[in-house]
Amino acid sequence: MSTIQDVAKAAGVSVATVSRVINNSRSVSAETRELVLETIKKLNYQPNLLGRNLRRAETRLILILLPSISNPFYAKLVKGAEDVAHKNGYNVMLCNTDSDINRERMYLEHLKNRLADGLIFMSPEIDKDELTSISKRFPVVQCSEYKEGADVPRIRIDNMAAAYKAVKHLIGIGHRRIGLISAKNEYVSTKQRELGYRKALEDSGIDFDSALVKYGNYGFRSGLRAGNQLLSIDNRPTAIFAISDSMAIGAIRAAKERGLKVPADIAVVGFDDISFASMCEPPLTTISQPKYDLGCAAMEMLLAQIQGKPFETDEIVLEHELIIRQSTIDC
Amino acid sequence: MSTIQDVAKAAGVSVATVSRVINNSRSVSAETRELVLETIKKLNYQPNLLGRNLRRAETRLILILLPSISNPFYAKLVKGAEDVAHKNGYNVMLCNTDSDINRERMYLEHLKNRLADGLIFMSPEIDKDELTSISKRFPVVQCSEYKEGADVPRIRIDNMAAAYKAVKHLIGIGHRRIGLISAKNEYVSTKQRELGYRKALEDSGIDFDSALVKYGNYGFRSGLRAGNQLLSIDNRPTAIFAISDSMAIGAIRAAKERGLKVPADIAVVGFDDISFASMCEPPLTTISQPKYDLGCAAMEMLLAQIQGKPFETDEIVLEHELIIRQSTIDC
DNA sequence: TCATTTAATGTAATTGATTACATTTCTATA
DNA sequence: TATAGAAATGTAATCAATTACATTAAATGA
Repeated sequence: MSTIQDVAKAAGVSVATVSRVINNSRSVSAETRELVLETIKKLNYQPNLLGRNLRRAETRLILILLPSISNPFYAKLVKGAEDVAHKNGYNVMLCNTDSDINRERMYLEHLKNRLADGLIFMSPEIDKDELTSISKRFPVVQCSEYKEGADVPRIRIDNMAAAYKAVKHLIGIGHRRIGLISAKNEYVSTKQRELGYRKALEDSGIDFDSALVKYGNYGFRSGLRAGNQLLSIDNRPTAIFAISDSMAIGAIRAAKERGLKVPADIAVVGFDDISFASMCEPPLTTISQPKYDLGCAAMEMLLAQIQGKPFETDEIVLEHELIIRQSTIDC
Repeated sequence: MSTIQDVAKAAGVSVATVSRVINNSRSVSAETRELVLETIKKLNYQPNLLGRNLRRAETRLILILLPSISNPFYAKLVKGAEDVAHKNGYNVMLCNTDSDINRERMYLEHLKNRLADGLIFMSPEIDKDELTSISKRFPVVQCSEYKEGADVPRIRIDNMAAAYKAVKHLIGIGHRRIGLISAKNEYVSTKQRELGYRKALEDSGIDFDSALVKYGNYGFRSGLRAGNQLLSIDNRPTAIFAISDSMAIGAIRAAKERGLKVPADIAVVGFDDISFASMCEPPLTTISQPKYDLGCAAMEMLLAQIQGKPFETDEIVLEHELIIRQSTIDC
């Protein structure tokens, strides 16, 4: 494997000149440049960026920590972040944490060890204090999911308002008994969505009934199970709001298996607008997050941090949207 | 940001000693080790791995190039590869190429620039010669999808045999007019699956009919479209084999929209066994690839290359499995 | 007790680049 | 033609670690 020294020797110039050619800095004569470029090609020389990065103290690499790549929700977030990064000459790599705090810490080491310039958390597992302390020393942002109380910039939607809007939609079309499929976890989004559900009921004078709340783990199967639970109680709900699309689709399946018609017998609303939401049967009414824009904004905020620009705000809230499809209104 | 020099000075020892403590090499007295560790903690010191990696000429990082993280097929492949890597003290990062040859090249630069020790292609875009030339100089393997003629180790299933088995299954339950939903691309898997389809027909004395072959792009919508095309021809097929589950699910939707019953009126077989295959209605008969094992095998082969072990074979073929569900046989 | 081995630590070279500073060569102007 | 200024190039320090080799101190054995 040839080094810059080899190239310099072979071309009969100094390493500084070779470096200048590689980096296109001025003050290299056309002939010399030509000669060096030829030598580089001849020797099949590839600069070792460990050397450059060490010297320059930057890597132009950004890490994105994902709880799981199989969750379709993240694809567009990542795309937005990548597009902004590339436009600014940065590369992006994805780290699959599996929601495992140890794997998360492993990847954080790359940041701490100066192997990456910044990091975006899609769903942090470490606690708010650890998060804050990392953020003090390295450029990081939280995107979409976040830890409450952590002093770390974040981009998010208003989950409470979104859930409120979803449930109000159900109330608006005449439903009074509305089931909730939530999740038992510590995510802020979960709590906020539950709050939005309760507030919508309250504002419409509907009493909260804990029998109408079931829990899943965001996946299809857990939604199927929760849906079955909700549909088997006396005085069953006429509508269900699930905090994830996959669980909503599971609930629809539960309804169909019991011979119930969606939306005639039971209306269903999901959350996230994953691509399958428009493909399932019936297509799912859901809350759409501006996924691409969330990703863009997160990367912009991170790059600003890296480039030392003072940022005015450490929280950006983007708009969500209620997408009404046939799972709530038959047309 | 403190360096090893700072720690050495603060602890009153040499940098060599600090390095020895960090790397747990022998010959450091218990007291000195204690003192150094305390100093490290006090200064909040984090080693800069750029220095270490430069000196050691290794990064312990493996790159996996994916055409798209939204494709559910890759999740388990990645998991297998990651598990093997971690067991061997390597980290894994994912690179989203979006099937864009330029983005693929961008990430390949990381390998060439010594920022990673090895790389796994899940679906290479660059041509066989470029691939071969990279493989001569750096550790790489191809997993699942691959380029024919490239001299690069690969792990795969026998796509032709798998397609053959799928179509033979349809023939076995009485079908003679069997549609194919394929894709117009250069992937070996595509060609092999088409070959398997043709061979199954031939072996059963069924003539190939090009009117029964339609094309999509692996996605749900394209399957819906192709399904509609197949179902609208005179003398429509009574069964469809699609080379991806998402297209098969689209075809099922097309059938349902026309009031056809699956499998009574039309049987459908997919390929890949994505998680949604068992959730859709009816659950999909499909070919299951040993995704986790493919990922494991790929990483093992790559690590062997990195560690300079001579490998006996540059092709490993793992077993597939036909999973029969209600989209072909009602039970 | 003295020589020899072993353990603990230090000094300085090394890794592969970039870059501040120095030097040489060329142009253009007085 | 002499000279200032610019352009082209080179020398060597630097980045933050690891590690070969050297040195010192302690332990062991005769």
